[in-house]
Amino acid sequence: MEPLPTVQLGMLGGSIGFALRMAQDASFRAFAQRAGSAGLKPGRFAALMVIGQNPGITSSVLGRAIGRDKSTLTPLIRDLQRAGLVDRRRSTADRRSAHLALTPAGEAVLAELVECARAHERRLDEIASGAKPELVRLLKRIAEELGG
Amino acid sequence: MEPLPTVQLGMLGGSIGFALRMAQDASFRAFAQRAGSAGLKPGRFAALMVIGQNPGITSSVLGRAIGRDKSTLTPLIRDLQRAGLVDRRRSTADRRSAHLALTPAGEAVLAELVECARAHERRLDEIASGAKPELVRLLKRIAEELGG
DNA sequence: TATTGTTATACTCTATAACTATA
DNA sequence: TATAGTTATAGAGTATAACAATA
Repeated sequence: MEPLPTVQLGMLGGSIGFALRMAQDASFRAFAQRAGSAGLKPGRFAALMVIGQNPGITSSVLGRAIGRDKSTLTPLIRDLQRAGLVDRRRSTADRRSAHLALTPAGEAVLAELVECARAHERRLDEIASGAKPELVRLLKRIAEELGG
Repeated sequence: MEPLPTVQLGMLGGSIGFALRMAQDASFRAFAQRAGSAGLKPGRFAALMVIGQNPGITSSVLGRAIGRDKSTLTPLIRDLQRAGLVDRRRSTADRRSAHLALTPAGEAVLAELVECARAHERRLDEIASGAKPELVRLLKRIAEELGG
């Protein structure tokens, strides 16, 4: 075996931004691998979860909660609906908007994904060992302060 | 003003994975905004930095360092070269590979980006306040342990 | 006038697989 | 056989802007 070459990272080495990127990348890939066997794209998980937790939520409120533009949600929700996981019904109060909820099939898929997420999260907890609350607090603060 | 609706996040609320995603997203956008004025896509920054720090590095070693497949680097490096920022020359020792280095223009652009990155990093440091070393340590550990 | 949601469109980032040329 | 790099191709994810319906 050749030894791996040593690479200098310069200011990236001690940078929160770069470490954040590498950690998120690794975490996302690991979760995608688990979730792939549950047959749903990992990007859909957050949406499914938030709909499940907030039956009747509208698309724009969902978008704000997960930080995505409304135009991003249209095809996402269409796919979930086509897959029979999400139910949409036009609001009677405000006829521009529609209320979202999980179908029984959606609940089942969400339950599966929650299992994957729990396993993934357990792994992350192990890695963070005792520092989890601190870590989550810091990450949320970064998202809030930079997110606007 | 309407009050913002309260949205339940379920298990996402306390999840490292979700917090990581939201924080990275916010950090990336904030940096992209700064870097945009320097006229280079933010995804190029890490590559430029690592080439600058490791003159003569090859594309595959670079890929391993920043966690990207070699096929991802081909067009990236081609663009940097076309923009006159990177110099490529075929290795005489191993004629399959090529050595990369920054041109003077590349050094100049990197210097500008480093300034953006420093400003961005200062902002992140403020947010993390005293916890920066701990935060970086945890993030690196996540990347390492999950990255395999 | 402002907002909900859709559409059209385009951009960025990324990977897999098949390939060439070297080793 | 194995590795460095290229190409062709595809897919996921995202956003901006213009629009229709409704508020």
